[in-house]
Order: sequence, then structure tokens, then C-alpha cells
Amino acid sequence: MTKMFKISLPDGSVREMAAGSTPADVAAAIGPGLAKAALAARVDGELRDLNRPFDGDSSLALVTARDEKDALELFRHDYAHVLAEAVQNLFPGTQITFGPATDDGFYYDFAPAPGRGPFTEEDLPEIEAEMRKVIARDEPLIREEWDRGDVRDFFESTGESFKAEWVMELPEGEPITMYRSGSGEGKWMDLCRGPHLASTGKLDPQSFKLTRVSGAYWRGDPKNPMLSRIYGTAWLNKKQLDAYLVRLEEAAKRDHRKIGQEMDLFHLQAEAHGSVFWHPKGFILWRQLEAYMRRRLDAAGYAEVKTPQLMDARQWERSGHWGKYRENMFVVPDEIPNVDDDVPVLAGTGDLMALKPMNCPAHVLIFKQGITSYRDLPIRMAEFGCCHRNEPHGALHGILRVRQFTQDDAHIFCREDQLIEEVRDFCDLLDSVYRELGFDSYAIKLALRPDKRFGSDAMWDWSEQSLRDAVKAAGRDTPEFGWEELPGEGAFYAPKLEFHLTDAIGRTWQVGTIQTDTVLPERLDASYVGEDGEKHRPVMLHRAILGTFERFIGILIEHHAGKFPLWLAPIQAVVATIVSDADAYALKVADSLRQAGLRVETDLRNEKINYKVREHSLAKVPLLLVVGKREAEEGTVALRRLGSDQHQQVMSAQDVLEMMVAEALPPDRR
RNA sequence: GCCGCCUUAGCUCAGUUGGUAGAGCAUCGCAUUCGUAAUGCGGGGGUCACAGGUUCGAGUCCUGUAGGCGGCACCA
Repeated sequence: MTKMFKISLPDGSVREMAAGSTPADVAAAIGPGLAKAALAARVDGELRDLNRPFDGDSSLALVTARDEKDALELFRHDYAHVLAEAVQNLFPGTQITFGPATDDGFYYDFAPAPGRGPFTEEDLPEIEAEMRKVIARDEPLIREEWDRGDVRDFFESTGESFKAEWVMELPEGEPITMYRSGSGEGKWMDLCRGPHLASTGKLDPQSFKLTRVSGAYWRGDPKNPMLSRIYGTAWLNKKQLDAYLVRLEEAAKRDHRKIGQEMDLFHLQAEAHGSVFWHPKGFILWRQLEAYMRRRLDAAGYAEVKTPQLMDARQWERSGHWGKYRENMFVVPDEIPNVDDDVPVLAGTGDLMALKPMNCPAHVLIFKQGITSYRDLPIRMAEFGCCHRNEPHGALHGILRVRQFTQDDAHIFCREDQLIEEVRDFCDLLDSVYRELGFDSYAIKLALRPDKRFGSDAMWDWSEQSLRDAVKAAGRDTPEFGWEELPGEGAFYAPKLEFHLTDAIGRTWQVGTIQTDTVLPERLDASYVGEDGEKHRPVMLHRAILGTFERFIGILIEHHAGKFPLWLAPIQAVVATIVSDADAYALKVADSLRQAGLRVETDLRNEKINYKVREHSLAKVPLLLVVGKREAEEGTVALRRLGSDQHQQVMSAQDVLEMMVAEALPPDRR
């Protein structure tokens, strides 16, 4: 008698199925519609192939396109598989490596065939066409379990050295899954954990698009060969794909680099590679933000300082930066000989100085002046510190990643027993600042000890745990905050809590941070006198909320798409005339607004009002005050808000002034 | 730093198989005084990123350099 398995379904019903049967059989037994719609199966919670037989009594949930998250993941993974097959069909000798699903699609990394360079964008249409052929052939994807050594032998025989290398690092003894496309011998094989759809024909040939190519190191290590990566995007249907492409185009319009130029906020140029030229309008954003942060820090018990740009290299040696951070530092000679001669710019000797890449050592030096009692702690020392870091050139990105930047930095010197509370207070302050600046959501990560580091493992254990505890105490170690731990990503002196915001096209950027450091106080011999009269080491918390003005303003520009709230807007209002008869009145109105501290310009040009409205709207000026003969006679203005097409509101000049003054208050002053 | 692509007027972009650079917007001048997203006419503006090379001739082909863009790696 055939052995039967009990398969329980989500609706609570149980089906008896013969051993050897599969989720596909269950779907077929329920109905042809479901059999057709089923993409994969969740068996006891694990996502599996539809045609993989049950191991025993199981719970089963069939996955269809309605389970959007699972379905997308399956489709994207399968597109990657089809991409690899298509590439090998077209370019024999190309080696396959890895090809996962991503947040918006998939990619696959290839080692180009000997004599052939990396793929270029010109190759993509041909590859897409071949992918559609593979889909049209509706090749079954068959899961097979292989022995590890057999997999290696197979890939060595087919010249797939990357796959052969990788498989030997998988755990020994466990069965390895291989997927075979098509039926007969010699069909396409890939080493893959799966699961996959039942066949390539389950994919929609119109719902994916290959988007770009790039280089990527084999296994992410620069010492390894560079592979050629092909990216694609894939969605459940063509409509979703099109919507995604439109969304990308829309997002590109918010790009801070584009808006920065359009609104004349800043520029970058090769002669100051990686440093920002702030134009008057852009610097208004900076000044507003700086004044806001200064008020918030004052209120939170910080004391502001200013420290040197350049310090003797020996000081950086003591702090450890010279040893661990040297390649990122700009070093300058203290003396240049023969200055009267026509010497090359770089001919320098004598002592070396370095531009500060961080403010922390200088703050420790201030801390060390005089004697600090335990009663003085915590000391919260803040600086809007301008730092220089010689970043890898390929890493620079608009004003989000630059070589000269100003941090809203501070260091909190405290006792161990004060640490949790300080971290928690910081998290609260940061949360309040982000919300006031319009960011309701952000992600929190804990970056753990890197390979290149100072300090004992015990110190790191303690530092990491203290940050973990503080986040837990603040109730922020939840998925809602994108909480995760990142092994190996900490600074060389301390683990970091990282606070991330997202740019227009969905890339995330670290902005805020707090780091528990016991290394630097030790290296620079900072101490306080405790209750017991003995010297003790303070804990040093490195922290920033905006991170840097450059990056934060860049994100702020993208977040608002250049349409800033009134308190930040570089030009808050333009008084525009309809006819020259109103010129004197327009100047008077503008002047009274300026006297009230508002940033106002006038537009008295001999142009039609339509033209002026269009121009100032495109310039994203929040308020347009239109005045003609009528307004001049009645002492009013016709107010038009950015984005409120057609609507205008006639108000007395005095009312507009009062309204604007109230609305232009920074969020902490309301 | 690594891989691919890109660099033409202030901005956005055309420029056929190599034959000596063009549009729109902006700017300047003139006219127009007009009620909520482009008034008309005219003028000026370019070592085609930079440096070499091939060629009778290079914006166009080749090499190198510097930036930029998208990734990788690195990191606020």
C-alpha cells in the first residue's frame, strides 16, 4: 500500500497525498485555475519548487502572483537565470558566477570569454532578445540534488572555474542543488539554491528590461578579478514595469545635482575636485540649517568649540589616524624651501602637517586642558568642523560624497554609568531633528568591529553591547527602523550606530552616527578625577545628527525636490508687477517684508505677468506677490503659492507680512 | 582605485560614411504697459574637456590625461 502524507492547507483543510507527490499535484487536485496560477510553494514555511516532492506530512501554501513579495522574488531570480542562459547561448566561453534578485530586479555576474572584454550597453538589446527566446521555449527548470565533488567535476569539465571554486566552499556532506533547463542531455545547468518556477515560460517576456552594465569584483574583493555585471529590472506585469520606469524618470528630476544647478545653489568643478562652491542661494540653506542646529545643541547642553584645520603629523600618529587612516589624509609640508625660486608646487620638506579628517583628536586636546572632575561629566563638546578626506575618486558623488565637508560633530565625554542615558538622549534629539526637518522615516544600523582596529576584544564587546542596549532602551531596535547589524563596518576606533536617509532614487546614505569610543581617550591619555580621587578614563561618544552639511543638504534638496518650506527657501517671495505704474508700490511692499527679516526680491521687468509667473514658478519660489494698479490703490497684494495653480488670494500687505513672518519661523521656534 | 559609458555656446541638446559648427532657452538691443506658467523682431556668443597621433583635411578615427554618469570596492 502506498504511503500517504497529510498535507494541511491554509484554510485548515487536510489532503491525503501519496508519497512522492508534489505541491503541483495538490494544486492540480484543487483545480486547473490554481494549477496554472501557482508559481511556487511554501512548505512548512520554506519557499520551494512546485515540483519538489513532499518529505512527509507538511503544511502547504501555494504561492501565486497575488503573493506579490514572494512572486517578485521568484520571477526576478528566474530572470537572472534566463539572463545567464541567454548570455551563454550568445557568447560561448562566458563563465557564470552569481545572479540574485534585487529590490527592483536582478543581476548576473559573468566572467567574459577569453579575448572578449566586459559587456557594454550595446550588447543589451541582443541579450534581451535571446532571453525572450529562452522564455518562449518554455524550458522546464528541473531541480536535481548532486554530490559536491560531482558538481565541481562537472564545472571543471565545462570550464566554469568560478562555480567550481564556489561549490567547494559550501558545507560538505549536504546535497547541492543544481538546476537543469530543458530536458535532454547537454542542456543548460546552474548551481543554485533555488527555488525556481516550473519553467521559463512562466516569465512574462514584456515585464523585464536590462538596464545597465557594470564591473563587480568576484566575491566583492578588489584583489579578485573584475567580473562583468548585467543589471535588469523586472515586475509582475508590463504595467508595473512601465510605472517603475516612469517613477525613475520622475526621481531623476529631483536629483540634487540637477536642482543645484537649476536653482543656482552650488557648483562643483575639476579644480577643486570634491569640494563644493556654495552660491549665495545655496548658502542660505546652509546658514538656516546651521543656525537651527546651533539652537538645538545649545538647548541640549552642548558647548561649541572651534579647532585647527592643520595639525602636526605626530599628533595624528598619537591619535592613530596616521597608522590607520593615512591613505585618506591630505598631508602638507610645514615648510617649502626656496620660496623665492621658481620651485615646483609639490617640492616640500621639513615637518609634515595634515588637514584634519576628523575633529575628535582636537576635542580630546581641549578636554585635556586643566583637570576634569567626575562632577563635570558629561561634557558635550560640539563643533561645526570642516574636515578633509582624500576619498577614492570613484566614490565621489555630487555633494553627497565629497572630499571637503563640514560635520555637525560633537564628542560627549562621560562616565560609563552615564553612557546609556547619553546615547538614548542623543537618539531622541536626532529623532526630533529629523522629524522637524521633514524626515519621518530613517533606518538605524549597528556597524560592528572592522578587521583594521585598535583596542581589545573585551573593549569592543563592551562598546558594541552598550550601543545595542541603548537602542533597545530607546525602543528603536525594530524592523520599522530598518534595524540591522553590519559586521565589519565599524570605525577603526569604535562601533557605530548609523542613521540612514534615502535619496530620490532610493539609494540610502548614512547621515547621523553615534560611536562609543574607549580607544582614543586611552591613546591620547584623557582622564578625569573620580569620586575616589583616582584618575579614570572617560568614555568618548562621537556623534553627528546631520552627518555633514553637504550630504544632508543634498538629501534635503532631493526630499523637497527643491520646493523648500518657507524657513529654508533661498528666496521666500517675489513681488512681481503687472504694469510699471505699480513699481513704487512693489518696492515699498518688498522693503517692508525685508525689514521684517524676509528674503524677498522684486520683478519690475517689462514682461507679461504670465511670463513672470512661469519663471518664478520654475525657480520654485514659494510665494509670488502680484501687484498691479488695483493692488497699489487698495494696499493689497494678490498672493499665489507655488503649486496652487490658478488660485490666488488677495490680502492686505500687512496681513501678508504677518502671515509670512509666522510661516517663516524655523520648526523649533513655532 | 576598478569596469562600462559620456564630455559640442551660460543651460538643454542636434551634427549623416572625416570636408572647417547649428537649434531652443538664457544674455544684449529695439518695440510692446499687458491681470496669473513662454510678446515680437534683431544682435552677440564656441581652441567642439585637455594633450598627442593618423590624414591633404578631425567635433567625427586612434592613444593618453582630467572631469562627469551608473555600478563595484571604500565611506559622513
